[in-house]
Amino acid sequence: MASRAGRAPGVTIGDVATAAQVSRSTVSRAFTRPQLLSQETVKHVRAVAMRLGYVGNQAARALSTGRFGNIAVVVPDIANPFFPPLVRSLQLAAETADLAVFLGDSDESAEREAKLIARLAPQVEGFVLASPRLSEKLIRELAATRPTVLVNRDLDGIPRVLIDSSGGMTEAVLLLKKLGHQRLAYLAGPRDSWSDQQRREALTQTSAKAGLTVEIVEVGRPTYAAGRDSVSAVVRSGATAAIAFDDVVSQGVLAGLEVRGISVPTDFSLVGCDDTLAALTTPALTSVSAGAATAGTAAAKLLVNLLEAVEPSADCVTIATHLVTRATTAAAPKSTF
Amino acid sequence: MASRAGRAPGVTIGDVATAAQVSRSTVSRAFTRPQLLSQETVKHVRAVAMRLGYVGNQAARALSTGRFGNIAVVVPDIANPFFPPLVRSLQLAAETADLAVFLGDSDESAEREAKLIARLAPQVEGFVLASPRLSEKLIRELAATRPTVLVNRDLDGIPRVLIDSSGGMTEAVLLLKKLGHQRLAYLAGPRDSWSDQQRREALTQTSAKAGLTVEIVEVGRPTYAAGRDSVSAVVRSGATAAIAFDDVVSQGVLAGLEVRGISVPTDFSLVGCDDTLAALTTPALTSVSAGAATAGTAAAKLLVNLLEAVEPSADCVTIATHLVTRATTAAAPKSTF
DNA sequence: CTGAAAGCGCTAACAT
DNA sequence: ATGTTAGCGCTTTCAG
Repeated sequence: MASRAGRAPGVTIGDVATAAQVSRSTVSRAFTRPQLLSQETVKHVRAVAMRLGYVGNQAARALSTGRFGNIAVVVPDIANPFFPPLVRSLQLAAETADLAVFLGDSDESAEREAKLIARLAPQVEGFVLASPRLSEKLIRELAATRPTVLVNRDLDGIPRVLIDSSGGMTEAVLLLKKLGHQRLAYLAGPRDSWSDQQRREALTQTSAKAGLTVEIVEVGRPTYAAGRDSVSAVVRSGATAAIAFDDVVSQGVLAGLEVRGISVPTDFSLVGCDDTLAALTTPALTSVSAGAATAGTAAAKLLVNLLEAVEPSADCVTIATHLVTRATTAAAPKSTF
Repeated sequence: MASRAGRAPGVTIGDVATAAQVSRSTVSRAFTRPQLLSQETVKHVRAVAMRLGYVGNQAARALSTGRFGNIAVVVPDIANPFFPPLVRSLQLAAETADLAVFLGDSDESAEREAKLIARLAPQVEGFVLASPRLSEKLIRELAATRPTVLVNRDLDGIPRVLIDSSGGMTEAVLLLKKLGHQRLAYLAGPRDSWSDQQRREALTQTSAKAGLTVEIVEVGRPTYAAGRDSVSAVVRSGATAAIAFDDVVSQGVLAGLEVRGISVPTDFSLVGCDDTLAALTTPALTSVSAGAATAGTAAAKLLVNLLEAVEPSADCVTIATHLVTRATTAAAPKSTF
């Protein structure tokens, strides 16, 4: 009741109303719909509110309006360098729309993702799910309840931003072919990752068309260590060039190759994806660009539209990729090792 | 009123009460204070709630109790690789205490940091400020209002977790001396960064004691480009080894050195800080470990204590660092270039 | 052990 | 243009 412990200290709308000699509704309106009030009243109320240090109580507002002013972004692993720029630009864009953002890290687990979403759902207006590991069914259920935008997951009818790696992938394969490589390895990412499926497909199709052989090496969770440890399989395959699911794996491969005395790009060509680490590294990695930041902004815009607009806006934004050629690709060695 | 638009759909406590044939208070108690109820009732109510998919409405709870179940972590730049592991472990730990976490990215600006905090304050129970750029005054004001934990900022009386780089720094200097270097360069970070001040001090003191000269090169915002562009100054200084404010800068330096044909570690030794990229890179960087993840967990614990405990707990947690020697340090070249 | 009822701070119909 | 009033969904005293 009135005297409950733990209540955050704060000036209420009632205090302001009393001090300003107006009703509480007037104070409320002075902030939410000033058009309904006379200029004077608005100015007066606001001045008093300011003097008292009044800050609206979000919880109460939310309870009354059903709008929270919060959104949530959930990612499988914020420590994966692909996501920070995404989250960053998303939060910046959200700020413009005066939305605060919750961050959820699902630790690559569909189950934990579901829990996070359930926990967050009652206090957010919408979700951005980046590379969700959740089942299609669950995602659709969520999207039916709350405005939801997907990143790198292609579910028809649900607003989504897709980074289309096929452009960059195709360029990569073509470049490798031109350099004289004939046998490629692909260090594949997690099975339930849409990005991986897409990359796999673009890669195999282009290779087939170009008459190249491609060996698929499963690395599982895309980590540095996994990449490094996959090198033996790559070498065994007889490939002279490799494309990795992402730059982290690519770095691992670089390390594994070096240990074996195989030098890049002299003996072996290497291409990464996402361009997250690629430019920050010596030697600089050839990589397929990804524009995670662009995706973040796009996702935020999509969600804001979803929240504000009556009309559903564009429901799928595609971001193209291209190959960024740097130090790790060169002509195929004359012979295999 | 009842039929307001935009209200989020959801099962309320009333629905559960009706379905379970008990009062709303009972449902409430079944979740918040089950000791007060009979085992059976609790089980029954919970089962019904689960079946209906009931999730407590945080806003309403908050309104009633003054507790939000949310905390906020604000960082200067989530894209800086130091922070993701910190945020990640923090969010994991928060989850254990059933706290949801807001993420704020201040973009290295004290002003934006203040705005974020003001925006978030009315709906969080506490803050974790990681490497805050805010003035001491403002931080103290905040800490007086809301439980606040600092990371890498040393303000007496405010709970904080400090990563003490001096250990690793000292080791680095000593190693470089042992390798025969006599003139070091320090690529310094942002002035208002506590970490930088601390590193600067440890470095200059140890160097003085060890009889080494150290040239300080200001790089400003710690980025790859800034590091690369600082190389000319480093070379001019006549140093044969450099310690960089962090690994990102260190990578930049590596690139700049390479461009000039100076090879690491043959001609030049290089040490980074934070060990964020260092292990993921070829060549692997010697770096001062930082344990951002540990810091995140510690900060979360500190904050949870602050929220729950009556007694203030330990108010400062220090995390030690050490040098991780990898490929980029070696004996000093015979002569300067 | 359980129910009834008041009220958290705010907004939005409905008056005036 | 402003005041009155009825809740939003939940917790918690107070009765029983």
